[in-house]
Amino acid sequence: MSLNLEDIAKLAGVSRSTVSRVINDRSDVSESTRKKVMRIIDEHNFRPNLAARTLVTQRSKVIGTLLPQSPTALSSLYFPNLLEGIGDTTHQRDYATLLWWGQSGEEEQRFTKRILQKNQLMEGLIIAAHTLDNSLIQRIFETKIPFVMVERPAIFNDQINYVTVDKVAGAKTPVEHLINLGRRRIGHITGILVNVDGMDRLTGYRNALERHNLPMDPDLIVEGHFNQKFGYLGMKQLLKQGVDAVFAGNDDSAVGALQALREARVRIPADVALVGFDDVTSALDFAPQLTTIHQPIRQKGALATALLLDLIEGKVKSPQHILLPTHLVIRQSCGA
Amino acid sequence: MSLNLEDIAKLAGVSRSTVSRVINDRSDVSESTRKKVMRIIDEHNFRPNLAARTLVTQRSKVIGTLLPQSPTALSSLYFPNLLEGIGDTTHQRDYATLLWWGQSGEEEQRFTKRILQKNQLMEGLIIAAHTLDNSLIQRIFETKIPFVMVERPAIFNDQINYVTVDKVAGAKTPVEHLINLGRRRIGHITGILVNVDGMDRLTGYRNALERHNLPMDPDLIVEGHFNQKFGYLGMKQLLKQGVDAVFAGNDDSAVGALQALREARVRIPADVALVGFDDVTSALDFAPQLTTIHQPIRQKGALATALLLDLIEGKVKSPQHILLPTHLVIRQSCGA
DNA sequence: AAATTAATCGGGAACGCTCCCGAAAATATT
DNA sequence: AATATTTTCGGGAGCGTTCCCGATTAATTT
Repeated sequence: MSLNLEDIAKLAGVSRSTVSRVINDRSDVSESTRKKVMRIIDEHNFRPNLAARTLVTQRSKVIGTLLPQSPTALSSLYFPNLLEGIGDTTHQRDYATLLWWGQSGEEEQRFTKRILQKNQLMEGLIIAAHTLDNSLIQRIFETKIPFVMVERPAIFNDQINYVTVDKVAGAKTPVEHLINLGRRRIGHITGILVNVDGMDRLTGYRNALERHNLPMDPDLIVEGHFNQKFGYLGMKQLLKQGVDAVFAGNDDSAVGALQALREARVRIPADVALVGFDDVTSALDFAPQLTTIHQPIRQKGALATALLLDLIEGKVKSPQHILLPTHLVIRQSCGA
Repeated sequence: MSLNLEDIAKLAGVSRSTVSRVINDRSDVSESTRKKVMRIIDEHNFRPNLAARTLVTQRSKVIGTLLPQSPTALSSLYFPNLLEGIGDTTHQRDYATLLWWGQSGEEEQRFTKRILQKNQLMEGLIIAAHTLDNSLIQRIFETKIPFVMVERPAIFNDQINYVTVDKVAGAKTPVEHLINLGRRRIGHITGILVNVDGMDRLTGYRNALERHNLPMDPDLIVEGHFNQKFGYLGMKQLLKQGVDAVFAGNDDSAVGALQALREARVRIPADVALVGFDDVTSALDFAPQLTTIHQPIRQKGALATALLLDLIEGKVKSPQHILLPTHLVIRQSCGA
């Protein structure tokens, strides 16, 4: 039904090979025939069959992106920002992205199976699924398909490509900032603690307290889920314990906490100071503006993808580790 | 480097065809040889080359999903929910999804070109890009690739497959609800007015006022962007005009409005009642809970995808229109 | 003008699969 | 026991490209 190279060749009065050369922008074809062929191609809106091309070149120009179970994942601006970064690079380098996000309730087994089944199509993987458990990383690792993790994995640290930000330092900075402002009872609403990301932030919190010889009260640490709801609930709990400052695991948690504070008619930052993490505040720029740690999420996505494509194209070799810096953004909620 | 059918066949002592039969789960192969072949396949972790299969079958089991420019698009829970629905169906029917989200600043021309270039790979398209302009719809339409729009397009209404919800009625209901509760100066923070979706909600608002013989004060209509920021700014503006109720174009706008109301120490719902639209409140379940119009977003994604796959598989034929119902969810913010 | 080199092009082979058709083997029927 | 039928399997052809190699033509050099 649709045309192929041979058809175009016939119409243009040249050979299949010549048409192929034109399409692939080869140099060994005269300007006149190139024009002639081009005209026919445009006229018929011809597009080469990608399956055939992939079959012979072994290149698909398609990568895959793995995201965590959607409800948790996509409720924050973090992933949209990351996707933007991934898009920056794929767009620029003319790749397309197969998106995989685990179905809620789907067993991870089936999830990987689905992915692996299509693995011939994808030349590499961006893995931003922090909830993915280690055995899956292992299985993907075994397939030898190139992949880059966004955020450091819990295992294989040194054998695996990843890009991350310095979170331990990142999480220490905001807490130290609060301490320097005279706060003494600083609560922490954690992230998801089964992943490295959440743990790192907690570690940073602990380090800061320790360093300043402040007591570590376990009641001041409540477990969150990187989302508004648990930020809200966590803050309510912390209010009962009495705090004069809170470090939220991410900005979403902080926004939830903000709601709880307002509801309790607690003044921010006078009574309780608040800092977040991520700086995904584009949608949140209303008062009081959130003091937070900025991490270059979009850039993280872009660099991870660039690394992956370089790996695929053989420009660099595994393993590569990229560490991006973070910095404190002082706004109103911390009282500085 | 990697094995092919012939290799497996040799190892199993059968023919290429037989291996193919086993892989495709055909019936005309004896149980014993099936087992034998299966063992070899598992042992070597063999996966058939998808490009080759696609080349001959003309089927890729891959669809594409078009999302609007990411910053606007992905900042709301709407799209994540939609993606979940799409995932429900693709997962269940064993398809994969190529995701396209316009790069900010990318001209639409280039965007479609990128998509069309890979169109051989995709058997169909889900178009949920409300910002996409009509000429692109036209071009995609011309390629004859099956596609389903989420939300009714501005043109080609009757020739195009789409799934949508009854928004005019949907938007009338909340406003009528507010009127019935005795509110008289009802403001509206609109959605994006260049798309049908935003317009429909505005129309619903107008219809309700008209029907109840309430004056239509243009000052009570402020343009929003379906996001928190513009909800916040819009609400500030409406407060100057004096309102006793507000219908926000979507829940994100409503949350922004909530912030503005709190900041101004306006009581909700005593002084100003508030209703939203979408019911993407999973992350927003803190006080005061938002009265809103529920629309089955996830189901919308799932049905759109199911329709697309049916179209692809020839089970139904174009054009198909699916209209889903909405309903008012009464919580605290409206004062009922 | 002849010989050499460079530019341009055509056709065969291969990529790894599915599908068709016919052959062989196993089973059922007379 | 011979024939007919069914089950099971093998091999050839073809999907639409790219790549290699060799041939033809054009341009350059001697």
